[in-house]
Amino acid sequence: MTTPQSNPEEETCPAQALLKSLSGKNKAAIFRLAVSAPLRFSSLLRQIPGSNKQSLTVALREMEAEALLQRVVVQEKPLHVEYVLTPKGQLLIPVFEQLEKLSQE
Amino acid sequence: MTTPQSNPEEETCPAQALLKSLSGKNKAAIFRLAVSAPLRFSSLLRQIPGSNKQSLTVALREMEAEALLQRVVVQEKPLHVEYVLTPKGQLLIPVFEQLEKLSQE
DNA sequence: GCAAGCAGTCAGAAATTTATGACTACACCA
DNA sequence: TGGTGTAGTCATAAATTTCTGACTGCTTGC
Repeated sequence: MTTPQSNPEEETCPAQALLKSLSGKNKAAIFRLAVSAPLRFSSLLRQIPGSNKQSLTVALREMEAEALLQRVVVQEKPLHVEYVLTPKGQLLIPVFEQLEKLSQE
Repeated sequence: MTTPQSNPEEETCPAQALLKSLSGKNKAAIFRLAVSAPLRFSSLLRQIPGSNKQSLTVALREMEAEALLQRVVVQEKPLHVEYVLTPKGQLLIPVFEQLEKLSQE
């Protein structure tokens, strides 16, 4: 038995999408690292234990889609890509800190 | 290619487990309803669009395991079960509120 | 007695998420 | 010219999550 769904996108809770965009594989770790510095794909791969290209790609794309991260092609000497927190992403920092505090019990 | 994992439980970010325990199917909706009143299984089923017994059971069990909800058998006239927020669950309320505020943009 | 509500459990299927390895394309260095 | 590094894509496979429908056991009302 299933409660009828008029719309498959039916939102029961406004925070749900945001919560989901932070809870996939590697997302928390990515966010955490993004707080202190711009991210590079290959260094994420080295820094996050158990990560792999595919899931990093997925995580980065989804966080971009949620407007938490912005992908920037740095037009400099050794041309490369950086991911930086957007203003919306920065608003999440205190939420994250609270979450970390709570998880220490 | 995968970064080596010494321990499969390797925690890259302390908030990750907590985040996960809030992001499964129906969890946000359950939490939200739990803020205002004790929950009954059958009314959750009616109130949450797109929910079904199995996923509610899973969500409730996991939130219990994370110590966000407590399952209480109410020894009264029509013997029944209630789920209530634990103190740890209550600490999450402000986090949730911030998350909801942020998701409105 | 029997139907209905409550609070589930269980098995199997379908859908979604992650993992793996191969491959691409460009730049840089020697 | 070849090797290394960056930043991926793609297809397939494996693992995890979610759905569905049937079934259980207890209580209350008609």
